[in-house]
Amino acid sequence: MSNKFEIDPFLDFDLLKKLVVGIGEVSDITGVPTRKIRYWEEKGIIESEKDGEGTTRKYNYLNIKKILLIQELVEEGFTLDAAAKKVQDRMKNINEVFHKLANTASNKEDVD
DNA sequence: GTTCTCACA
DNA sequence: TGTGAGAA
Repeated sequence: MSNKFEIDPFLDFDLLKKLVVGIGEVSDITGVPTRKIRYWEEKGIIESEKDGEGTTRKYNYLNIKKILLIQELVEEGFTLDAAAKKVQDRMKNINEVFHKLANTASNKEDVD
């Protein structure tokens, strides 16, 4: 594993961190129906944020990634509980890489 | 567009 | 496990 990442000028991690969409957008992006997304959250396998109004769930890149992971695992034949467990473990790596990438992208000009 | 609940397969 | 329909 290399501890150095190549930064694509087309990848905007600052935008990714700010990217927050509603359940409708998530269903369109992930291909998962809104009922299913709410159903998963109801089971507690995923979490979502609320907007300033306190209504309508908001999903960021990590949430969408999580939903995508769950969807893929379930498609493979895993049950929601098993998929959620695997995703939870994998999300740690996702968060770590994501923050590392975002930090590196912000300091990509800081080269010796 | 979103939320919730009840009910069904 | 996932969806349909009704109501706000």
